[in-house]
Amino acid sequence: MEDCIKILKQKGVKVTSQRTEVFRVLRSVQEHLSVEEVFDKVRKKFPVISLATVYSILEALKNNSLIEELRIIPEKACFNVRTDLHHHFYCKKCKKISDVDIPFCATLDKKEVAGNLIEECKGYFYGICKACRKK
Amino acid sequence: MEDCIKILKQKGVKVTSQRTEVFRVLRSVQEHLSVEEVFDKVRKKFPVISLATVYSILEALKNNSLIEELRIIPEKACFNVRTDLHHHFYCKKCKKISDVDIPFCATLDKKEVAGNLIEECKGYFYGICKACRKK
DNA sequence: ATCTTTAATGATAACGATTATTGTTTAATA
DNA sequence: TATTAAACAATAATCGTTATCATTAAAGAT
Repeated sequence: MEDCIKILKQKGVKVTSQRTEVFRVLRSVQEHLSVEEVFDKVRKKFPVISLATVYSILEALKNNSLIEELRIIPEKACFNVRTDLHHHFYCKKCKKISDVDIPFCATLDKKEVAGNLIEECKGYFYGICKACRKK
Repeated sequence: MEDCIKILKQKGVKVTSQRTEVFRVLRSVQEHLSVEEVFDKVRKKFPVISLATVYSILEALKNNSLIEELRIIPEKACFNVRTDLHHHFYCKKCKKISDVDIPFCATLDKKEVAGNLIEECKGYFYGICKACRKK
């Protein structure tokens, strides 16, 4: 909790109890949570928080590089606290998202491609996860 | 036009004039069109086609690997006829999508990663395109 | 410690892309 | 040409996200 506040202050993000809690939740689960899931978890401590507030907090945290937004499921945003370069895998069966570490990619490691300046990149893999394949 | 019909038949896709036209439009532009853009172009020849029909045709073509769906702009699907493995670049300024050819990627070339079976992958790059950088 | 200002919050309406529904039409085969 | 299953058009419904606006709270100045 104190950690979260310290990090928010370092980034120059205005500290509120709601923001601290959203950030704390994401840090504690270390998973990829949908907005609805974040909302539900935060409501345990803040029963009257608004969904719109959760959206705005997630936006603020993202803009300060404290969390990452995923769109591996296009119709539903997910967020996680890991912000170093990595990709994601989505299992079509169990619907779970997992991290994919990138060993080397000639395109990804570049800061530009064909003259285009790369500021951000997302790698999304889709298929059947290890656990589901065994079944 | 005849080409389009032949390809549809080869894939076992039921041929209708609307389907042929949607496919023809995508093949002729060789670009990444949103559903609305496809709709507008197809309406030149079929003024009464329904947007829902365009959606369903795009779905059918995609399921038969005749076109590819992009979600580089998460809230808006785009489609193009190129179906070989490649990635995409989105310019935050001019909003244009361009193709990115992948020279080599240790993860991409695999059929699996960490035990997960890869059936599909998408690489999305975001930044400022060559043309916009010059300005 | 209180005041002031500016931004965050909560409640809810609005939006926009997509999907579902249903009656009608059309393509494919017999 | 008749039959049948699927595609189509029109439109309502859905759902994630964004916008609006009045209220509240945080941060710095007094």
